[in-house]
Amino acid sequence: MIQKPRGTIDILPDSSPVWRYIESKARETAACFGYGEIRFPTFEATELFNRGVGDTSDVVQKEMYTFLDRENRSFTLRPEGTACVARSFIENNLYTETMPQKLYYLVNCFRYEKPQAGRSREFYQFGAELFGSGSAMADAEIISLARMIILNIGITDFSLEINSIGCPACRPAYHRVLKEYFLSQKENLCETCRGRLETNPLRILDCKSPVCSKIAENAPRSIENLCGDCSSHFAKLQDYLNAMKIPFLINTKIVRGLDYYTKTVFEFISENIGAQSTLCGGGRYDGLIETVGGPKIPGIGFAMGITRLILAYEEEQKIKEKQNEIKTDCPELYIAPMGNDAQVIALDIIQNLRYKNISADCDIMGRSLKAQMKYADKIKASYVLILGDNEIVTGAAEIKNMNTGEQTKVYINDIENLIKILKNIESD
RNA sequence: GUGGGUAUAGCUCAGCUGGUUAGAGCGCCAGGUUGUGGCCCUGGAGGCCGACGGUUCGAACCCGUUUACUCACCCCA
Repeated sequence: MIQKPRGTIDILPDSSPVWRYIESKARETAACFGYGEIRFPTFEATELFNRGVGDTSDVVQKEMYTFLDRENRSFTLRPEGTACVARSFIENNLYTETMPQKLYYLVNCFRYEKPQAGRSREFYQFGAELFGSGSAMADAEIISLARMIILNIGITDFSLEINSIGCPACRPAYHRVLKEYFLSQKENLCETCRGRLETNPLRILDCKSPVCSKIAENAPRSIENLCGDCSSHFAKLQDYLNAMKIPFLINTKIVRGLDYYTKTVFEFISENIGAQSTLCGGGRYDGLIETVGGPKIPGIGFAMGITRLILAYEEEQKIKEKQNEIKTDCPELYIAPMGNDAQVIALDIIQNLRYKNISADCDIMGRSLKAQMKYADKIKASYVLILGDNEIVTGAAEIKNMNTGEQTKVYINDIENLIKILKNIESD
């Protein structure tokens, strides 16, 4: 048997309604905030991610699906969306349009990782990007959008953590201070962290090993080593969030793994979805557009993992013992024909209903009436119309309401009346 | 890339210290008389016990290897 690749999923009709639900809530909310949808290629030049996401990031170093095409050009399946949007933003000259530019996307992404709860090799994310404003108001808006999406979905058990990791002006100095501190404790650090001393000391702050995290507790904090600009930006953001009554915590350990982040970084976290607890991650990237070959334009955005949102949503429904109100696709009418003549008439009726965009179905298995009733019940048809020889002779048939069990007579030629019954409209 | 757990019917799982025709519940299909679903009853289909190799008279069960799934680390959404 040929199996699907590791870390990918099939979404079957049973579960696709919850996907559509989550996706449509995200789309609606983004539209409400004035964001327009952008779509872009599934693969891009590898160079885009090397420069945009950053050579030193784990994503680029060991997680990309990179391949050569027939002309030996190197392409990569997108591991994230922001670099792609940045490329499209530049290539389509969106920077010549009025600012800000507000975009959202809903795409699948690919990273070569070992799958676990809340993480797969092909995953789906919803993201939003706001270009053109360096103001902390933009930060507040994008955070507010992310939060509103999560709330609109119906997830309430989550928290927002924010941090500032500085800008090219103040980060080098902070890195030096940080490195000095960790150097003094070098012998106690774990093996990987000793390596990080040289490559990226920021990462040590995020280390989960008990020893390292204890050492990290007393490490100099980025927010205490910000330049004047970054510092006031961070203060303003907090003012705006407070004004919007958006609760948050400052977590000085948030270090995003994508190299393009500057100043504000944030995460929305859920405790209900396993170890991969980040529902949404994002931050400001004032240098990104320039890095990938565009003009100097600031930006901020976030991405949220669809499967993690689904996990959090379903977990919360379970905890609160709520019946979720997501509609499944079931037919309004099922016709149970008996005999050849009835089948022909049944086909005609469902065809007419379908022309009017009313979901209708009939037996194509040649089953007995009883089996057809069972089937109609299983697919949750709202009504069943029974058609046999008697009905063809008299032109009148019984239509059964499957919820109440009630049966009424209808004329099989009177489609309009049939529709009225299906739609629960009083007929005169 | 590193570590832990698990692999028996479509699904959830039994299978006693290795002993011959491998089980249950759910699901699926068909019936319970003459044209009516949900409950109940009866019957049926469906498994080389993840794969390969070894020990043994004999392996779903013991040993080795491998693959997949899963959880965690790393990292991230």
